[in-house]
Amino acid sequence: MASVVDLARLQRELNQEQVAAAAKTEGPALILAGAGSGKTRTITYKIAHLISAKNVDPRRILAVTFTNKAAREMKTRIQQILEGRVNLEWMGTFHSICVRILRLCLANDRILQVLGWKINKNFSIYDDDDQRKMLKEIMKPIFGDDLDAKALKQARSIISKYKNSVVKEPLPAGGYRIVLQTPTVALEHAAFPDQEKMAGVYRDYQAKLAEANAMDFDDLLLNTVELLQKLPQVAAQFANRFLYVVVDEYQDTNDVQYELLKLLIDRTKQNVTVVGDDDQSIYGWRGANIDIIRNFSRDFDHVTFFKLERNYRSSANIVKGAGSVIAHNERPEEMKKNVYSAEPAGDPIHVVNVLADTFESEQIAKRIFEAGKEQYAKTAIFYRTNAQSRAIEKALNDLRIPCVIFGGTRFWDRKEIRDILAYMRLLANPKDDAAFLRIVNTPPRGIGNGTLDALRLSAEANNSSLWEAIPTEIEKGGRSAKGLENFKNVVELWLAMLQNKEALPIIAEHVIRDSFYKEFLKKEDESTAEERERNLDEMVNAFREFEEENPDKGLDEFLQEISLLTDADKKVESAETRVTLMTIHMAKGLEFETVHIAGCDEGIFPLIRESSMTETPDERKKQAEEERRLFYVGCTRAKRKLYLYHAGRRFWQGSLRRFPPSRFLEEIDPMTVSVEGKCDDDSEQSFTGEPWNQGFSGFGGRQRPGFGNRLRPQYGAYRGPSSSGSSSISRGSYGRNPERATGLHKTERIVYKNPQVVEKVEKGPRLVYDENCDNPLHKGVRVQHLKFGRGVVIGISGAGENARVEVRFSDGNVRKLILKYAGLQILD
DNA sequence: GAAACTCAAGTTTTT
DNA sequence: CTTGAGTTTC
Repeated sequence: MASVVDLARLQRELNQEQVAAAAKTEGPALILAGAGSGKTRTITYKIAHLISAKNVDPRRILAVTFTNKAAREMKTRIQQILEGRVNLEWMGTFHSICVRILRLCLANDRILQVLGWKINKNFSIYDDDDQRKMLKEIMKPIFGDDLDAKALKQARSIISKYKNSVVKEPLPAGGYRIVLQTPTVALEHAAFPDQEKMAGVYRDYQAKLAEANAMDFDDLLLNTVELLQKLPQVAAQFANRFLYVVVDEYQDTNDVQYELLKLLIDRTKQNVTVVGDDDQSIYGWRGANIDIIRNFSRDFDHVTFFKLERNYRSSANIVKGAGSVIAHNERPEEMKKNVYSAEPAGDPIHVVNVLADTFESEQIAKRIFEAGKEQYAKTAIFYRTNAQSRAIEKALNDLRIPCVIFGGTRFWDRKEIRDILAYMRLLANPKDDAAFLRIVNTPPRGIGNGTLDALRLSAEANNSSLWEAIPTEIEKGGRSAKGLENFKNVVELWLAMLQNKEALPIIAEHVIRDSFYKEFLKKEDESTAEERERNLDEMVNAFREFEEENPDKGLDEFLQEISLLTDADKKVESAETRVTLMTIHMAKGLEFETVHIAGCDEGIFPLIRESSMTETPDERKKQAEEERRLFYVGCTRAKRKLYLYHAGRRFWQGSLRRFPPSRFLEEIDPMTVSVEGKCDDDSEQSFTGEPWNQGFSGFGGRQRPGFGNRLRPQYGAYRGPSSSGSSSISRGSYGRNPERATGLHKTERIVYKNPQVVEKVEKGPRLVYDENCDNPLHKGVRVQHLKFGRGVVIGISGAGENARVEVRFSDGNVRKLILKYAGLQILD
């Protein structure tokens, strides 16, 4: 390797505290890293140091990150440091690591036998949507008419709570043991009839998942822990394999993840490094337990404690101001950090008070506009809830400021994509009832509710899945027998293709064609059909890329992998000059020159929900502290300029309401703040009397809407039709102003896009595939591939659309490509 | 019995 | 705008 990452190099490239943390390899270590203190830098160097100076096999390092994106970034950075390829196969999110462990274990018959699970390695991963539908079916008979959206939501959150936390059971011999909340445990612990009812729903839900050979997100962790607990020798094998364990964002670990770590960390070596900042723990609502990081030094022997306190990101005022807010949280003494900046004080933190939300958006847009185009890409606007983005987007549009809104519909969440994926899911796992229900009559093929009810009954009676119930239903004859028969035949055709190991993109294409899905799209809505078809093409393309990159992986693995991709994983760097809009949760880990935080109103940020009335004071306090941490996270994203907005009145949940300023604004050290504007005057006069809120009435000469003519919030008013590729350009209804819709200020609504799908294959001359012609390739021909570069053909198999070529590329890898999709160019 | 239609309701944060 | 429930039409 070109350059060894020895102590000398660490000392050259890191500060003193960072060097100490990175060079400490053996034994448990806690790196408490303040915001902007070079946390990622420290752990990437630490891992690079292990690999390069200590000769640790990278495959024996377990590195857990919070998002796939973080994992990817870390891998890239480590490769840069080491100037070479590194196979960090165990670097990923908790969820992806669990999928990996589960797949490895469930492929083993002996393990399956011991476990006695119904689930095999082809399991489907149910997302929120599938989960909701399952729960609905379960709850319908139990709740009857009481089953509404609220009850459903409540059930989901209770079940998630069961799955994300553990309970302590006292042992007869004294002490206690920690148990996962399986349905059995939940039922045992249920103290009230209501709890018993929910625990019953939980039990039925789990049974149904098992029946469908499916897991939800939480199950991925829960089942892994259960598996490892039941099979200590398997757990020991893993713990043995992982010489070093690194956990990023440790403050966001939940109980179950913590149990998992305990199983995967070798008890005698205890080579575990956790990195985090309890002041940035913002996922409590998802089960993250802040006490886990706070108790770390009690969980392991002789923990070394490192604090990274120098902030390299922001100017001093921002660091100081943010620090003064977070100081209001109660924290254990040993956790307290003195985060400081060696930079000049810089701009004060700007607190901007306005009378109403419309002015808030205008002010934000105006300030961004005045800062100039060059700053757009370095500027972000954060808000507490996604609903707030719309007004801001509109104001930006008015000033022709281009923006990117994170948090739209993910690529994989689009209806057409999910439909075809449901077909594919059914192929990978015929027990997947959720997938079955989704597509059995999409496009419509004469299988309606009556038939489905009959199918359900029959499936119930035979303890089978819906798909398996089809033959008996056909035998009964009846009106829909024909429709069912057709459906069965076509699915079996695809299943046969899968069995024959046909290429995934080819199967996907057949599914789309044979189901007449594109025709269905046209029939449904002519105007969006083309775009949605392109989305489908994009998906086929993703299948192709997956197969090329992972020639030995199957459909089930592809489906499992894409289930774990999320919004946060999409690439953030925008080559164009666009302002970034996102929730503060999404902003974690990012930084911007200028940050505007909208809605610093008491009730919105901190967010106070209606349901919080029923909570205990202790719970409320915890929530308030988490909101404060969220505020801290938001503020510390800013490098040079930070604007905080408060509006005295705003439309919120359908009506105009008054809001006092956020408590956080009052908590900021006044020495670091400059305040502008007013928010608490409701006389009409001051409404237009202040120069600062005159806003941009002169801009375009448009009348500023007053409260009187503001309508209900218009949901989806700016959600344009979906487009293909990585983004969709919003060109939704802009009211009566058609010129706006075609203006220069298109909003890019970023949707998730597999980063591997960035290039279009159509570029450049392409080896035309023709069913009627013979394959122009033969062994020894030199070819060029867009991604893999140059290579030599070493084998050809199949014909027509199934023709495949085997190519040895210059990177040494041999890949089997499908000729139809490979886009190869002949060089000779 | 199924498809096409109408109408009301829905948004905290996400692996 | 999207989704789901309910109603009408064939």
